Amino acid sequence: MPPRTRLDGLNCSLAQALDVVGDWWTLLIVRDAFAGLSRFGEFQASLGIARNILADRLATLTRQGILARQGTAARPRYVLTRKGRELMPALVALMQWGDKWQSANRPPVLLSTESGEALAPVRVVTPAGKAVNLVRFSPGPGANSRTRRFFEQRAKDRSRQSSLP
Amino acid sequence: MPPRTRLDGLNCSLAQALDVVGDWWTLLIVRDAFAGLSRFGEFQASLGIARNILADRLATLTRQGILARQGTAARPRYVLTRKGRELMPALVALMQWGDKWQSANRPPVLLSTESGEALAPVRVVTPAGKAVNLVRFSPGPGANSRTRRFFEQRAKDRSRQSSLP
DNA sequence: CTGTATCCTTAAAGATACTG
DNA sequence: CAGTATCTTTAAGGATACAG
Repeated sequence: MPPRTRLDGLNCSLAQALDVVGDWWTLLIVRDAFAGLSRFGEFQASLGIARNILADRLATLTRQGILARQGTAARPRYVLTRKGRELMPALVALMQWGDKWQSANRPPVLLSTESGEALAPVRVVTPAGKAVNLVRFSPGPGANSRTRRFFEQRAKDRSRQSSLP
Repeated sequence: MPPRTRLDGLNCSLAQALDVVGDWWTLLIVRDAFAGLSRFGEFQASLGIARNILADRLATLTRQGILARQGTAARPRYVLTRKGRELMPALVALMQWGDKWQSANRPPVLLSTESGEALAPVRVVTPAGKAVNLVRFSPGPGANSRTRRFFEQRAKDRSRQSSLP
């Protein structure tokens, strides 16, 4: 597999997020961390992942500040940092989507740890609380020329033809 | 790369979601579809992806019912279906996370298409609207024995030691 | 128990030429 | 313009033995 193309050209927060958690194992490790796993061996047993791969992912996640090593160096625990815990909405949204659209067998249920209540479907809203059903993108303050051209082109396309479904 | 281990054993909606949209390109294609791209060539130019890979991903996304082919067979448009549009919360949550924690340069801004307003941070709440900051998992009605054992073990661990951060 | 270090395999990604 | 068909590359992933 040739080195995968980096999307540095288009500054997109999604690409940057995927750069860290976009690989198949990483989000599953984070999920297990939410479930309370913290030991190397626990992740290994839970995921059936090869040891070297797991070691690599844990190191990356630690370096990225998503997990933190605690306890002795010889037998550390990996626990979620704030940055890691803030992946929760994305994780839950993905799980709910998979649950709704992909699940053949009934998967585990998500509950609030604090209250034990079920979770509502994750929604996107404006600051005022109005539901948002469709989003568009605007070039940010630091958009580079490539990004700007991209959006200008998009605007032209849109005015010429019918818009999204 | 040996066939990656399938997590069929543990029925998890996250794993099932990642099975479909968990690869690096797929979510970026979906993002572009939200941005209004629909042509093969548009995706290709936007992402710099190889043609055969793009063709493969578009076919998979279409087969999965996330994109639908419209227009002539010779020059189709790929547009998001309902299933695809419902990836929005997950996509937005990921982008917001990347924006907050990973973005060096200021990325594009997300706006409501309907009202043009900015988006609030995606939050997880209970049906009553109470904020949820930490989640735990419960075996679903269809949990298999492996899954059940997993949760029983977790419960024991939790009672023995201090819980998550 | 938590890793490293090796070796091996292969499937995934790229490049490119070609077709309808 | 929208793919398909090849060919090649290579790095990601697995297995496993070994070390602290």
